[in-house]
Amino acid sequence: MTNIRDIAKMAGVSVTTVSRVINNHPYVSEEKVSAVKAAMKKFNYHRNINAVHLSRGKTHLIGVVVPFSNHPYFGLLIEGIANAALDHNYKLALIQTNYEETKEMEALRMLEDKQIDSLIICSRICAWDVIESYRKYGSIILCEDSRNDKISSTYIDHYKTFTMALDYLYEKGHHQIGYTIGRQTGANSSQRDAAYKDFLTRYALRYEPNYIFTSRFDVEDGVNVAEHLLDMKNRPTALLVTSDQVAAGILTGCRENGLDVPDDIAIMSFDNQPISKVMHITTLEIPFVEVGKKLFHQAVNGQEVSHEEIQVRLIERKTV
Amino acid sequence: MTNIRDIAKMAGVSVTTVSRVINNHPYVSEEKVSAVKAAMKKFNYHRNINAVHLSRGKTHLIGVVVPFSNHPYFGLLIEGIANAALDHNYKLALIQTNYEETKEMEALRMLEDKQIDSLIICSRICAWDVIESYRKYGSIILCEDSRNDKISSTYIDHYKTFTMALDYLYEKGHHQIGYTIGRQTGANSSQRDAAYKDFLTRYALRYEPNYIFTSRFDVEDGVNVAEHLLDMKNRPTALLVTSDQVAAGILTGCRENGLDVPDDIAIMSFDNQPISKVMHITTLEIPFVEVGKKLFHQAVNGQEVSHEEIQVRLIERKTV
DNA sequence: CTGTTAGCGCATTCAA
DNA sequence: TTGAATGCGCTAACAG
Repeated sequence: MTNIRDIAKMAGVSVTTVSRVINNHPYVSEEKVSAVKAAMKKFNYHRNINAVHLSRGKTHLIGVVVPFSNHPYFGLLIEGIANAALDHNYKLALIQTNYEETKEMEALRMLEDKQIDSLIICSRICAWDVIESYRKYGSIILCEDSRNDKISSTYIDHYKTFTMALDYLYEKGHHQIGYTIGRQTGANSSQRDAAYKDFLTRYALRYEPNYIFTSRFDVEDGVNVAEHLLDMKNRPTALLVTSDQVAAGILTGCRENGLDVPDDIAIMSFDNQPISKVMHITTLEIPFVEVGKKLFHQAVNGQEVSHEEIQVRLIERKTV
Repeated sequence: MTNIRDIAKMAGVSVTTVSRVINNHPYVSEEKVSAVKAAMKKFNYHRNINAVHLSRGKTHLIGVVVPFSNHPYFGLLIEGIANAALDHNYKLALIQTNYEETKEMEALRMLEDKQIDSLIICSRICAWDVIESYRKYGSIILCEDSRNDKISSTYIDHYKTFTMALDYLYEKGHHQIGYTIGRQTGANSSQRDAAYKDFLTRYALRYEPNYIFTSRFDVEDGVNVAEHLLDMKNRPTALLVTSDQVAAGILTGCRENGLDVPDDIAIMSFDNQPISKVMHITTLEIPFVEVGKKLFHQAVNGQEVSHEEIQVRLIERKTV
């Protein structure tokens, strides 16, 4: 491995000068620049990034925490961040937690160890104060509504969005509305649950515990919901579904069992993934590319705390 | 930032001793160990990983190259690798190329710069010899059949698999078989195409160019295939589809347009993702977790070249 | 069992 | 414009 010193020697200059041309500093004479460049080319020189990192105290690596990578929601988020990162010559360190808190702690520790410059947490498990205590090591960005806190975020106002969706369904004549969700803990879920309960109160509707389906992540979970629906004596007339995948499953399950959508049950979902278009599912579009881009920029800008709200757009199709 | 020297001083020992306890080396007296640990705790010491990397010349970072992250095939691959990596305390650097060769080159360069220890390329664009010329900087693992080459791989024998699938369809009475594929360049695609052509030759079947649908990645592409099918005068009776997503789209499209599956057209797909189960699509299961695990271990073991073949399993459902 | 010392490869004062 | 010298924080060979 030829290093900067070798190049300096070969080019007949000092290491400083080599460093200067590597980093495009001014005040280097033409001749030296070309001498150095020639030597670098001749020896196929490449600087050791780790040495640079150590010396500079920065890595240009951004950690991204997700529970899993194969879920469309997180896949898209990763995609968005990855695109922004690559454009700006940053690298991504993917940290998959499977929703284990220890893994998330590891990510935090990577920040502390200076292995990454900043951390984007797409789905948080750790407590607020834990995360906050790590902020001094680098910027931490969350993907949940943290307007009231000192941690930056790019978020969707799930309370507002859920309320809007519920009102929409109500106006379409639905008074028995249920919803499905993934993780039932977590900030986003709480917001949604609050919106749901407030909605019921506002219209003096009864709270039916079995109208809420938790732990629904995938198509199969959706089919399962459809099967549940069949057995219910007092079925909801509409369902708010927090993922197109699940919605696709519900739709498929309903069709197989003779439940008509939207006549027997209306479905409104989230994400606007290709599957929802193909199956004509009414959905709320989340602009993932934009989300990813904002998350990235917040991560890079570092210092100041900022909160970016993302707007969701209703896409009317045929399931409501 | 307290460093190893501070700790040594506080604990009244040498830096070496501190380094030893950090790395769990033997031959350190109980008392010194606890003295050091106390000091580390007291000052909330954390070693600077970059310094470790520089000193050791290794990063414990594995690069993973994918064209996109949100596609189930790559998502699952990432998932599998990420799980194996986290179990072994390795980190992943995700490099998303969008199928741009320059991005893949960047990944190769990261290897050269020692920013990553090894590289897993899930879908290759660069030429063989280019990749091979980077092998000296660290192990490079491919996700395609490279048995004849000096680069390690975990692969599916797509020639064999495609042949098997085609034979299966033939035995079920299908003599007009088409197929859909994603990228039409690339090693895996060539293998499949070769298998397809040999199959036709073997049974003296005519080659119909319009039985082959390229650039099909997603559900929407599948719907599009279904629409094409409608217009064909001489429709194939069966389709081999290289992704469950596309198959789901085709199935949906066919149903909407009154084409019966499997009576009018049989569908056999790849992956065995949840969507295929839900829609009862006959498919060829790829054990992604296993693939990810093998890729990871090859990446870590480094030195010697190895080739791991992955077996695919036929799952009979209702679309053939 | 323990400590001294010499790197690892580069960036960056500081002085010239 | 240039270069000598110092430091980033840690590991490991070597000596004791």
